[in-house]
Amino acid sequence: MRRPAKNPPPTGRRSNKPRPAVAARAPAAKPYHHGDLRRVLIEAAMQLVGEGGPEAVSVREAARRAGVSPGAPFRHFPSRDALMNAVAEEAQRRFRAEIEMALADAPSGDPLGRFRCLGIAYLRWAMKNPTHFEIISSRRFFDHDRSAGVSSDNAELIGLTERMLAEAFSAGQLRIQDLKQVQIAGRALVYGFARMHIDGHLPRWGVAEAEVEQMAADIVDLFIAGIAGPAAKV
Amino acid sequence: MRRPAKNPPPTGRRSNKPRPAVAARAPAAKPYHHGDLRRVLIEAAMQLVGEGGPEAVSVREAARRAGVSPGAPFRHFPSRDALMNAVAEEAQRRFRAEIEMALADAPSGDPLGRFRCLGIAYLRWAMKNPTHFEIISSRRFFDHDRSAGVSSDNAELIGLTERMLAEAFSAGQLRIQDLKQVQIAGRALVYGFARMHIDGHLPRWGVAEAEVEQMAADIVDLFIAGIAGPAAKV
DNA sequence: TGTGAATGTAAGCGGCGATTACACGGCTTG
DNA sequence: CAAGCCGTGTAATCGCCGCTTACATTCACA
Repeated sequence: MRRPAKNPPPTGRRSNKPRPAVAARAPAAKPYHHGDLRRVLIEAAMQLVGEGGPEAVSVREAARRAGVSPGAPFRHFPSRDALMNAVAEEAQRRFRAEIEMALADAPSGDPLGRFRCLGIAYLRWAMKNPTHFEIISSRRFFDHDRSAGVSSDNAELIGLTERMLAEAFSAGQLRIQDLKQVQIAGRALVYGFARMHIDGHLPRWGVAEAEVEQMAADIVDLFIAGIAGPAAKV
Repeated sequence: MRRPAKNPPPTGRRSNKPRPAVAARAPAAKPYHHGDLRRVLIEAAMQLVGEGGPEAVSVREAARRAGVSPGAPFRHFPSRDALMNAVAEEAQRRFRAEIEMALADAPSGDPLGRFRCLGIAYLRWAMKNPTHFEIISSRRFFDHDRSAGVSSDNAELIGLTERMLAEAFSAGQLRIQDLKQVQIAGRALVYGFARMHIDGHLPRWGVAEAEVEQMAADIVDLFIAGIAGPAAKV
């Protein structure tokens, strides 16, 4: 948790004649007001998360990177947790975009195929953005239920899997009766693999970094094969 | 992360005639030396983990509960991380004991049954000790590879699953060829479910607290059924 | 043009991990 | 049995943290 002593050069204080435009514009002088500090703080925090994980985020460091005083962020976020919340919402936005993009390409006539596609896309994003995935997954870093956006996104995703499985069952693609069990098991599978990646378990289990993506696809396929019925062509 | 201001009563300093026994024994007076501070610190930290998760552990609070000064713990642990390491090793010891006990009851003639039994025991312990499970699972709280004990325990468990699956395959209990995929998928499944529990996802996915244990068993069975071959009676 | 709201700075509180100098006392050794 | 070493405690201190308060500056609008 120790800060690495960034040693920021004390940039000159007082400005002479800042431009009245919204965004910072003066070349050498710094305007008193930042322009869009809130946005910049979130981006700085996102970057910190990417560099050292969720706990590497400190309000002071974000302020440092934004070039403002340690107290400034508290004008925009009442607490560190609130900042983390904003970061989580941004991460969730990107995650959702990835999922939607992947599903847009999947044929609607094959629900089980779409289910598989969802699993693959889920894992692909989690593999590529482990620290951001961790933020939106693990309580501790922000309170899921405190953010309406994240919560509703999540509920939507849950409902989506439910519908997919129901359709797959209707189409005779499943041989398992209890759809809820399938849903939970599938979710546990992909979440577990993503978590193993984040938590650094995969090397210990003999999965090298280069094989990770292939293995992710393989276990999703293995799971699908395990639940697929005679009508599915897996 | 804020401490809740424990307000410890300032117990009298100087002792008169402390007993020369190893453990503290004087009724009202406190000996200068603690007796077994290391042990007590680990226990205090374990308790803190149980109360508020891994990040609720602070060296100062552990010292407070042990009734010593804030600097005392550093005689036994060079850093907070070292304390967490000791806590993790204790947790790992208990985890391993649970697994071994469960496997002792499983018939050796049914490798796939033993595999299932392992999964159930794994989940049972994780459900009952979520915060301790989190410590030994998530990097961030201690470095797995820094502890020879935890590392070897883990390697042993991994080897165990490997052997079980190989035996099950030889016995014709599996219909899947790629045993490594089965191993990773199985581990991802149980780890994912345990993580969903720890991270508070289960209620959102429609699994109430009372159903958790049953659902854990159900998804293990579902997975086993998915990989079981014609020779297995699942 | 004047003024209040928004948004920045400066200073400071208490808690934290960690280090250092010093105090105590059990144990070995002569 | 006495001496003193060394393991283990305390006290004080450092710098970083989240967060609060008082004050300064600037924008936007009447």
